[in-house]
Amino acid sequence: MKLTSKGRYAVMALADLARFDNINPVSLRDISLRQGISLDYLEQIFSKLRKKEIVQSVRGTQGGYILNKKAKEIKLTNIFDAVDEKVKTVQCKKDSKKGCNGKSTKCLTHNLWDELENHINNFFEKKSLEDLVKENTERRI
Amino acid sequence: MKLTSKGRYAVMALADLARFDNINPVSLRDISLRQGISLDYLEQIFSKLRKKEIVQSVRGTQGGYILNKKAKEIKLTNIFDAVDEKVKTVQCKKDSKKGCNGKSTKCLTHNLWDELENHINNFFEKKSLEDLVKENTERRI
DNA sequence: TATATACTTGACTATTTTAGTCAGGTTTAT
DNA sequence: ATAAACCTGACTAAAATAGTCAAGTATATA
Ligand code: FES
Ligand code: FES
Repeated sequence: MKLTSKGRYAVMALADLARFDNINPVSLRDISLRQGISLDYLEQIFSKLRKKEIVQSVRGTQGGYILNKKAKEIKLTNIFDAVDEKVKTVQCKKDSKKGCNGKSTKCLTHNLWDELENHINNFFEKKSLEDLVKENTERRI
Repeated sequence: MKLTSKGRYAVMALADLARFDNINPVSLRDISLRQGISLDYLEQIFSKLRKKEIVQSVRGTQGGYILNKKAKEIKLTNIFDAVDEKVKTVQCKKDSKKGCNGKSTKCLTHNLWDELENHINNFFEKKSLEDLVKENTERRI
């Protein structure tokens, strides 16, 4: 089970964004340099974040992105959802009544994986961008 | 983040094994048929489980595998560890002082991913094969 | 108004990982 | 003897990931 770069980068970039006030836009170029993430890749990621209204774009010179909500209201769930980083533990289709490998019933472990998925998603629902920024500024003091 | 088939299959197969007493070996062929998992793939998986002493093999006709410990003592952690299904949330080398993307310090989100990794591993450390079997027999009643 | 900065989009590609397959063994109960 | 079942290593197809690349459009500012 591993976290993909896309998900990690999305959160890294937003954490970077969240450190600034929500007035002056931050350019992807700056984030790219500070966080060491490819600019082109960041653009893909922010395109998705914008469509899900997590960030707002400001075009033109001095443009960039700003958060579209308060950092407190942006949970990891929202971020991961926006960039299609999803937790997937079962093999079967979730809503179907069939099990994995085309079986007619759910397998012995199906319930376990469901529990696991919930366990992980709980974490993502609790954590907000604000938590992340706070933790970091505190550590710096 | 997704669970790989190897990990899922390992647990499925052991759950199947655990339903029987620990005296008569269960052949991989049977598990393969019951669980719909390729026999050749199962053999790879059980080779690793045997090396980590989670199962014992009985060769020859009527042979197969039996659990090497009590179901209660086999945690998901042990199983995943045996088949190299590991939780990996950070990009940087864990012990190194360098951050991800070769940076000289840990990134803004490093701590968060560490927490996440612990959160997930906690789940694996708590759950045993016994829990899994119990849950299933109970549901059948 | 010219220009540079920075967002926007879609297609393309290399790399890595996963999920197996395949071919050849060895052991042992019957 | 023979068939069932374990054992091993090498190989491979497919999928997912992690990008790159190219060709735009919008706008602040000099
Ligand atoms: S994971 Fe849902 S049936 Fe096996
Ligand atoms: S994940 Fe460890 S430094 Fe970024």
